[in-house]
Amino acid sequence: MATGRTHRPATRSRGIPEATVARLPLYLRALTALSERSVPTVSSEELAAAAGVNSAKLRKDFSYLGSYGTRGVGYDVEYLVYQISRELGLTQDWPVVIVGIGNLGAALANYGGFASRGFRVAALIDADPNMAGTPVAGMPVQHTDELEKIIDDNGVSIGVISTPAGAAQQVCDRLVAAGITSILNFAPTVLSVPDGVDVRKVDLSIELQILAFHEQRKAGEEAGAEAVVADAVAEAAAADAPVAESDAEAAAPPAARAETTDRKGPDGDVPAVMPA
Amino acid sequence: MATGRTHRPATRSRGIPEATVARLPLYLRALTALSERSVPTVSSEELAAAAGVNSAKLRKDFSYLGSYGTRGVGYDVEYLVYQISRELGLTQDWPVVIVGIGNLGAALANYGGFASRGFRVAALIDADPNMAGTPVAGMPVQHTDELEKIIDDNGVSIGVISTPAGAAQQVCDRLVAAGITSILNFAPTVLSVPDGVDVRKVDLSIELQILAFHEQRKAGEEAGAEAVVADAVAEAAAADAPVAESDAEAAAPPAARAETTDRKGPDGDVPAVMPA
DNA sequence: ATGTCTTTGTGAACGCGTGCACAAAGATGG
DNA sequence: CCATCTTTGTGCACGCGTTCACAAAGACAT
Repeated sequence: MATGRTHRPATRSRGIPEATVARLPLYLRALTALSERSVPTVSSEELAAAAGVNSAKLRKDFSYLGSYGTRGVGYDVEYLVYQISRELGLTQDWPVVIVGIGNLGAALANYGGFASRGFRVAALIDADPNMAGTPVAGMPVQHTDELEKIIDDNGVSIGVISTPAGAAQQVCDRLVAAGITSILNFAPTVLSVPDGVDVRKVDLSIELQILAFHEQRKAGEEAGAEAVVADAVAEAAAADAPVAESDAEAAAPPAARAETTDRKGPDGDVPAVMPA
Repeated sequence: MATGRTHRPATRSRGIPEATVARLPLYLRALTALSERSVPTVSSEELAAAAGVNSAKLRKDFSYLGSYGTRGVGYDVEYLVYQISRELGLTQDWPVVIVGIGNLGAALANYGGFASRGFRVAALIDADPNMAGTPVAGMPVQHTDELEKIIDDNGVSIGVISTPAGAAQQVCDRLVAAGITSILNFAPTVLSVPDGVDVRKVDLSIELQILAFHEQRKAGEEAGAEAVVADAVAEAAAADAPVAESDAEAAAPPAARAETTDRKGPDGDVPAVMPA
């Protein structure tokens, strides 16, 4: 997932909790599906199931928006679609620019989920001069030189960065200087932006790494207690019950890990040696 | 974000908070960058800045892994890279399959961030027979018929779904039946899986919708008070003034709206105080 | 050794999000 | 109109995550 940085520390956006805001698009998606099937009303239980959340949570979320339901009946689908759309600001058109038209940028340009939610791709921008003019998703790629003009002419306030990591901050700075106040960042870098600019990030490899963590844990549990770790140190240290509340092998002091580090990291990094 | 898995704090299994796990890849990324610059040690303050988090949070996160720092000095970069990699399960190779080789699937296949973290794309799978054999990212696309065999032969436990929404659940079921226990879902649908299977989802349009919400809020605030940032004012006024949120009822309310004309939480109110 | 300085590791307080459980509100039927 | 039934809206309690603040631990200089 992505976590928006650059918020005021303890300010709730107009009283709607951030966690609720993050779920509104989920509800909207489920409601749109119901709407297409011409379902007139839906109970909190049904809608919650369709959105993959708890029904109590859904009702509480909706309570922040107002009382849009009818007790004993449920929620009017069309009306709720409209209310959530309005709350999310989707009743207006949002022009966006995509900067960095590589594989991912091109995929984003072709992604149908944007247009169907009121996001209009105003321009595709890339730093490669050879790419200028090349049609991607039926739209010619424009050079970075045009960035400021494009943003100004189209009144763009949302930018998508899908450049390599090295170029992301520079692109970000130019976008912000040109008036962009919301950024969706696909580059694996932490962007620093001034106050008032929102950044949300999507890092594909981070999601996989989180899955890998749980996958490893599942494999370890299934295999039994300690075999998987293959650390003789762990078992030995487990006997003397260290004071730390963390696990046994964690008690192995940094200076003493020589035997356990014969494994090579995925990035080609050499296992660490702690200076004494 | 993932499935609402309820895991018991039971036994003495190492209880690393989910929130911490989600940040470990962030730290790892920052540490890898430091490692490439041959930086020997970092303080929690420096590393936290590089990762875009609070230093106290970082220290607490690391405390769940063990005591890997040296007081008065900081953390050994190489050693920490190894420890976090191990914790995340990245010291082993994770074969993954990508199902649905459209624009997004192809972009994922070409994404370098996977391989550099120990994720090896074992196969690209698509339901379109015409696409079978077509090379994508230097690898021939295979037909869905081969799905079970591919997963079995390669010992794949992580699957990526980048199919259209309509096919996602079906693909998911086949993946799970074939032995997949972790799924990264890019399709805009709620997947239902049995216990023991982890699902994380990435929805590109959801992120944009969340940005739109905050963007709308910023525009509204700005119109009510004087410009705080003073950048977007000209642009907002020049284009079409997206300030229109005060007269929602008159706009275009779909049919079947109730007569609940009472103003509750929604807009219309000028923000009261804004703690700096 | 002793003292000073830096930085970690963590106890504790706080705030947010979640889920339970139930009263209120409206629909429906007699 | 009254009774019953369904479903919403929400007060409340609980647990997790975040942050503060400081003692403990080690480095380093004298």
